[in-house]
Amino acid sequence: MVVSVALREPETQPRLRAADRSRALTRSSLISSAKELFATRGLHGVTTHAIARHAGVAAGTFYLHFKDKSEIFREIALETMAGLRAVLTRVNSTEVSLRDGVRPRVEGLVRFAEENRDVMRIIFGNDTEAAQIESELLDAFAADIARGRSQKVESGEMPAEIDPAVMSQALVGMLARVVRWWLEDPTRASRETVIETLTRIQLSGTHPRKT
Amino acid sequence: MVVSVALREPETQPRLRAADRSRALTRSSLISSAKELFATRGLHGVTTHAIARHAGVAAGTFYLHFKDKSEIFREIALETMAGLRAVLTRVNSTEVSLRDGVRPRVEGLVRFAEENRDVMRIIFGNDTEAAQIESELLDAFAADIARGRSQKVESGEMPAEIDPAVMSQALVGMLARVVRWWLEDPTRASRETVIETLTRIQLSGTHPRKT
Amino acid sequence: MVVSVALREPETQPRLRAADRSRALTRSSLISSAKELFATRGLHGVTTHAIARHAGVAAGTFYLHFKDKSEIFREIALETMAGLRAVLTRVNSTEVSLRDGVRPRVEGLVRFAEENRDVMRIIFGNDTEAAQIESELLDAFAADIARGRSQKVESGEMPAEIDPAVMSQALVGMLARVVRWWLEDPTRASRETVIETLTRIQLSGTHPRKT
Amino acid sequence: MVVSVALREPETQPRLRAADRSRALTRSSLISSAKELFATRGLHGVTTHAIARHAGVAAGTFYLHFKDKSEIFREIALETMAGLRAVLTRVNSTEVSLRDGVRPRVEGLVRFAEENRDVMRIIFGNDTEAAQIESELLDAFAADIARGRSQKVESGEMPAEIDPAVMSQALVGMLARVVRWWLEDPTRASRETVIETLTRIQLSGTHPRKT
DNA sequence: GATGAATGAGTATTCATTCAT
DNA sequence: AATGAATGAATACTCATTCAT
Repeated sequence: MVVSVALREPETQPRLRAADRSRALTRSSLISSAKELFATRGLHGVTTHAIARHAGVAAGTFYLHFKDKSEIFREIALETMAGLRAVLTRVNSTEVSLRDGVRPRVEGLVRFAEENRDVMRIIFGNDTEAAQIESELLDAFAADIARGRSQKVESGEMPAEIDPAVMSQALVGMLARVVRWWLEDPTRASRETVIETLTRIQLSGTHPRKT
Repeated sequence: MVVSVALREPETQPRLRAADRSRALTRSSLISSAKELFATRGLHGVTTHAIARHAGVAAGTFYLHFKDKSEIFREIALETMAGLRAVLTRVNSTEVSLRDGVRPRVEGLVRFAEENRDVMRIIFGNDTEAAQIESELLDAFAADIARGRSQKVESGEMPAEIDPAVMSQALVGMLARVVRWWLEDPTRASRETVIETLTRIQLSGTHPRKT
Repeated sequence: MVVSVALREPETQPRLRAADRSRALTRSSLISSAKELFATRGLHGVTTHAIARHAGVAAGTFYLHFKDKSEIFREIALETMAGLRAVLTRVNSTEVSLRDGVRPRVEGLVRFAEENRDVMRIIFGNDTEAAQIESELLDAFAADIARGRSQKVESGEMPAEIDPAVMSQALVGMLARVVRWWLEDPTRASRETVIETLTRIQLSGTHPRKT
Repeated sequence: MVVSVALREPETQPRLRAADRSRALTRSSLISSAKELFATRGLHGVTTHAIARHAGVAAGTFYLHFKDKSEIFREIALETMAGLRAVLTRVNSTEVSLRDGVRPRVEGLVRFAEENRDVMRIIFGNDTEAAQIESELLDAFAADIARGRSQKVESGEMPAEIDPAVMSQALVGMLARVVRWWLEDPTRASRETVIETLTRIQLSGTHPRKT
């Protein structure tokens, strides 16, 4: 996607454009190499040399594009998270009611996860150094959810006993773990089962206590 | 052979005991140091030297007690997880019905988490190298849950659309994330709120679909 | 052999004797353990802990008997070499002529090597730190040979072109290598073949040049 | 791949060449440092840091050129042995008869040893970890000799009582020890004496038994 | 005399990062 | 912009040796 952005910038000179294109190519090469490697080996398990080698460039080139090993990780993580949020937001905006919206949102998540296995493994993967970034991301995600939930609580659609902040953390944790678990071996459950189960849990607690 | 000798030569007993005591002391010193350090910095972020220094012993002493950096981590993690499982099992055995059992179980978990902050951060923390151990542990935990859920599905207490395996992963992920998030800053929510919210979500999906 | 020496010392008190016997026992235990271990793993490949463990004593005990790791090695090497020299000297003294004496000497060496495999591997084995000791030993051995050769040269039995010092080094190197090579896998040649070949080479150059 | 690129992009040639030259320089620097150090202290007695320091480069640089401490040792040993074999082979090919060939071969060996003191000490030196390499090399050398001897036995030039395998081990051991002994202190014997003595011994046993 | 816990210097090896070309 | 050789701090782990009990 970095590439396509570069193709659209009209104000740069042709000469510069060529240089830019080459630079952008190297950059995206590094990024996709990093995605692949981080996904399977984690932040710690990947060396900058390995990323460069995999991208077919020299070791030093890495540092022409990224200040740090963590910078590229951060960038990948942020970009991916943005993609995921976009998917979920799109669903959100068309949702009519919470009840009706849950399923499409879960579907969106699951489909996105399938299409972005590597990158989901990175985000939902485990890595102490990634934890900080991950936290920011998931917290933002959780905040999104929390906002929606708050409204339901206020409007009485959700019982006050359910704290939106806690609830959102719970949902994020749940989704992250299930997705990671499922991606590790997609034969563990059919996609339908995953979606159905997650949907039902999501709905849980959303109806006011009977008693 | 040391033992049988000790039984016949009473004078060596004090010596052995003293040595044993000293050894055990050093060992537990190392373990608590490790717990503390792992909790805040993760497996990777802690050196064996740091653990030894923190425990007030020489660097080499660490290896007199643990084969590996991962061995001490593993030991701590397994021990803690055993403690947690004990808490949850105790609750399980006294539970009358699933419905009634959920709350005490959540309470047990939350209380345990409060009392074992460091160690919960380790287990529920993120670390690639820890992932394997964590997985074993959480999978075992998830399997426990799954077993219980299966029965409910069979007995019709839970709708078949909910897959026990998926469900258990979801619960574990949910609990782990909420607990970790809450322990990071316990003012984020009152304990009561955490328990109440987690209880309600846990109950979710457990009643057969109305339609 | 250390043990048998201890059993014969009459001047020590009975009380002391018991202590001595125990001490000597521990000591010889350490020595035979060391022989075995050094033979297969070399000086470097063996730790003092390993020797102690193999001997069934505590690590510290080693240092009650030997100042150093190299001391035990040295002692073993010297003792063994003394044994070997004794064998060869015995043969020497009964030899009538050089010609007749070569074969029995070679036989003695080969038989001794067979009966002391471990210890021969140590002496003729490779180890930089052992080299010094080995050199002393082999040089002494070579000197022995050289002395004999010198007489032959003087008496005209051996041509002057053959330098006794060079010759003795050559013989030692030859014997050491063949013995080591053969002990590694005794099926490589029959004992008879080894003896026969070494005997013939030893004889070589001993008769005055024909031309 | 560097090569083919270089053929098409002339401007990169100087750059590559400069880098290559620098790399090669560092490498040979490391190798000669290692030769010197190994010769006096043996494989075990030398640290990679020491090699690097002696070569005037940083510790890590060593690993840019060699996978292992043993790799550089192996390389040095193999290279040297190849050199030695070349010398001896050259002599071999021009030899007319065994008798006439022995002296030049010994001369070649001795001259080579003088010119490659350090490296000969390494090969013929003692080191457990080097033993494997040494064995391969010396065994190959011994095999060479054995092959030649076998022919003599078949053709009746050498008595059947002399086993070619034993004989070759004997020769290698003899040569190795004498050379090492002599190099340690070249005043111990004149070069002529060494050559003459070794030659005569080599010839020994080669004439059929008189009786 | 024996024990064995503790010491701590020593060492191989890795890897993020820099910089001359 | 790219290269890739070089850097050197960091770190896990070993082992000969000591010493209080």
